[in-house]
Amino acid sequence: MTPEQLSDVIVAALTSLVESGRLALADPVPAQVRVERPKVKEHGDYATNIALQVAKKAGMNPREFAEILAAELAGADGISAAEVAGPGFLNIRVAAAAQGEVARQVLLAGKNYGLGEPTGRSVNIEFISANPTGPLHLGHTRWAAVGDATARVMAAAGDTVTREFYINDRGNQMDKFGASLMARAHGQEPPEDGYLGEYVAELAKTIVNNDPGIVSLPEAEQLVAFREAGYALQLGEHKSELAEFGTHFDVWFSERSLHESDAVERGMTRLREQGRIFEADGATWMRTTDFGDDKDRVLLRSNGELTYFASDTAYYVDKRDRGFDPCIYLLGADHHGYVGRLNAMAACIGDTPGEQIQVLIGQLVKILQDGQELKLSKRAGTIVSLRELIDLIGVDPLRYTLIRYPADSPLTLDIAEMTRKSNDNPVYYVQYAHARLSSILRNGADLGLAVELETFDPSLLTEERAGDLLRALAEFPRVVSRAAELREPHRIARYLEDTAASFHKFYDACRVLPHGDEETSPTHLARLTLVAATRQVIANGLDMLGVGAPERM
RNA sequence: GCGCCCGUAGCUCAGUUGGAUAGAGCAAGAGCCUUCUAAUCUCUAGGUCGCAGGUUCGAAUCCUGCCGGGCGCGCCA
Repeated sequence: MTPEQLSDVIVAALTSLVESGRLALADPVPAQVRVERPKVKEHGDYATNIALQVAKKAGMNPREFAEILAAELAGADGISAAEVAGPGFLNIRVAAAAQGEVARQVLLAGKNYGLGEPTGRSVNIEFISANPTGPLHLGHTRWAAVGDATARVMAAAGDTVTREFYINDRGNQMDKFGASLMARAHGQEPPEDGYLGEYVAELAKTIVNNDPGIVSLPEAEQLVAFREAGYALQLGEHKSELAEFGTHFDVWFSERSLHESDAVERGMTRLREQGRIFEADGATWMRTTDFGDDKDRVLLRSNGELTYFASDTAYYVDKRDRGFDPCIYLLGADHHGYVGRLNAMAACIGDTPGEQIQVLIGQLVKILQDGQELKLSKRAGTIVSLRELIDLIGVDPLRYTLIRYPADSPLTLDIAEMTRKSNDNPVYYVQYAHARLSSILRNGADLGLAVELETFDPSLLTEERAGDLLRALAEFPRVVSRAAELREPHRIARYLEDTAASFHKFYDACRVLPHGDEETSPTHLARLTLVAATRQVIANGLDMLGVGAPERM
């Protein structure tokens, strides 16, 4: 019995009580009842606070209300006990046979266990979105992991998800990048406000090797040639590093392409139709203050150049025209000043902030080395790059570490800690559980034992540790839907750690396979079924995080 | 100055959209392998949930104020 099914049982009991006049409610019987897992074992397998929530409105004492409901539930299918506790909690125990059915449900659904029904929504999620003027660094790495996992979790929950990388390939940062490359190619220092990192010199060398004639081009032409060659190389790096990191993008969207198409004009037209554009001081503005922004924003500067914000607007309109709803943005805390104007911009287009546009802010990552914080600066060249992090820590531990914390909490990572004691990473705890489960199933197969749902007897899973594990498996669907709804993939990671713990404890307490010349009993087979179900759930969860589920460790 | 985020064990952090006695890992100490993977498991120790009020059956969680930390406030991108 899953919490959802238990909720249905409680609703049915309530309905029956109301219809027979034994109980009166102020409101109609709710469609579902909140069912939680109590922290304390004595409080039963599940608990509901429904009596506390509705008794008062019905003019009853919560405990009295709960008593009546408890009596009704006690006779229900699959429930072995229901008792009132505290101010009016109802603590429920589920019969072993009903509890064990969860294993069957998991195995029948297989890879689909925990997944939601299709929502029909077409979600766009944009994350990372870097200039192609340097390596991806630690901050980008966090969004790569979190954004990718968020997309996976939402897809699991039933959305159709498109992941986009917005390439900031327009504007004067690109020109500074080109100038810096050209200077290095000629053995000179980059301009004062240029890019100083060592990678610039290396890129310059590669560019000259690929095309030795480049250095003798006329200056203006040469600048462009270096800029474009650097762009291509850097973007290629981003793509291959992210692929290596298991982060797939469906669309690599170039800012330039907005200007090469009619997208900017389309955006402007849309704003004009909505009456949100005005001219002042020789520039063209969007009246974002109509929707709570601090100040109005320039779209077309007095010198005739479009702003970055004009691109953003065009990009948003383009996404909406491609049918996405919602469009999710995952931005770093250093861009949180952007939230107000993005929301206001969407409102200027005629959308509702928080609905069609959803801007999520993630806090920055600090990184410590020898107890000192590494200050990140792309221009100064003091960066910790995605490539270095992958080499140092490995894809699975790195992804997992970044995903297991909520994105809106600041995170401090100690490089020494992560490399020296990489075995302490909880990812291994979860992966080890998967490997152990796989091992049991392999050994079972060697003994000629296979999971057979036809003969599976769930009532044999009577041990406390087996019940705990089954209840953990039953939680998975609602953990997934909650994680997707809140865009919090870390919930999946935490869930997997809890479930792995339940399994390790079960393993410690209950022998699964017969040993020696022991006869194979139905209990062995029931436990083997539980093992197969657990392996399936952990594999499904790890897949949602983009982390591997090893068969052996 | 204005705005957003954060403050939970020595450290890094969870805390199920207000629930019962606030949890885990690491670090410290102790114990269990001739049996399915000891990267596991068991036990001990560790707290004015930044501070002060408020809301109610009930607050780490919601509201107000204060303290402390991070970040942002360009016709830059």
